[in-house]
Amino acid sequence: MAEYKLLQILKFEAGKIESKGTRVSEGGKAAKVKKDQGNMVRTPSCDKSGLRKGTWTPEEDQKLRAYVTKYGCWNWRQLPKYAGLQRCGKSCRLRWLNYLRPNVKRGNYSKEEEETIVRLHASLGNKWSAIAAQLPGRTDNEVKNHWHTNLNKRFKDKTLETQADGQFKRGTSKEKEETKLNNHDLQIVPASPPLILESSVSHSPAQPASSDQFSSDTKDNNSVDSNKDSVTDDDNSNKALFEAFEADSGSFWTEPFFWDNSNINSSNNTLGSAAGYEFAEFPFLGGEMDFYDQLDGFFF
DNA sequence: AAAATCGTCAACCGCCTGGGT
DNA sequence: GACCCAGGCGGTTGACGATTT
Repeated sequence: MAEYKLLQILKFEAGKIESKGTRVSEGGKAAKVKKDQGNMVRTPSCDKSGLRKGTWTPEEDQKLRAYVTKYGCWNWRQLPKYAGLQRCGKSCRLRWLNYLRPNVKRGNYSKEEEETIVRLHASLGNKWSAIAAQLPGRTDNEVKNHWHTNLNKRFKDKTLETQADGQFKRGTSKEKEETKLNNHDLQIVPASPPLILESSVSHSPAQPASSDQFSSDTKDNNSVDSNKDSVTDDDNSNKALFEAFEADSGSFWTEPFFWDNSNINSSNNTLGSAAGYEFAEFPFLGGEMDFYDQLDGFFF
């Protein structure tokens, strides 16, 4: 339905605009977040230890973004304490990786992306992180969701050997039927390499077992997007920031303090203070200081 | 108009792995 | 080798909007 697609696009664009600070939501989640701000959260709002659960508020997003931007993710479990968040570390990590970090691509999947997902899923199975690693800007969670909500259904049906682009997400029954009949663009490409599952290969979390098996020039994973050449996201505002995050030799996600001082000083001045949050002292170091100068000696 | 059902996706949970001691 | 901890991954849940009945 054209109207529905338009609505989705508008929602997505609105979200992108908001993402400069905080992307509240897309696909009808805005209302939910608004409710959250009024103390209505998804399931229990706090666990036994007083940690918040459920949907993140814009304020929490701001705090997390500002803190990680300024200090990096030196330790996810300790991070919330210093960032002033009533969240568990896992929740922070997930929120950052799936939502807040620069270069996260949201919205509709291109035909190429869907083909990649289908092809890799045929060869790798549910190795969402490995699949996501081949899709710059996409997260494993998002790929997984997209598979379950769109691609899986489309390709499950044997009458749908070939399918069209995945832009259309919802429509009337009639439109869905039309979509079925008209979809001919996507094709399942059988896996050429033999399926090698994770269970058969020991691997480091930073190096998914599958990555060196399905692609010789892929050496990265979902959490570290070091395959810079493949980054084609046209969200330039995010890209610029993302590039600041990417070091020539290191990984932001696994080596928290790789920035050179010039990058750091500028981001330190603009991002941290602009967010307007005062963080607890960084645990390794004492209070106000030329933080990053010390890091060079500390970590390298 | 209201209720029922469906589709979407952010977030949680539990398990696994690797590194350090 | 055993234990602990942190990070990572995949499965699942559940709230909400959209659509259908």
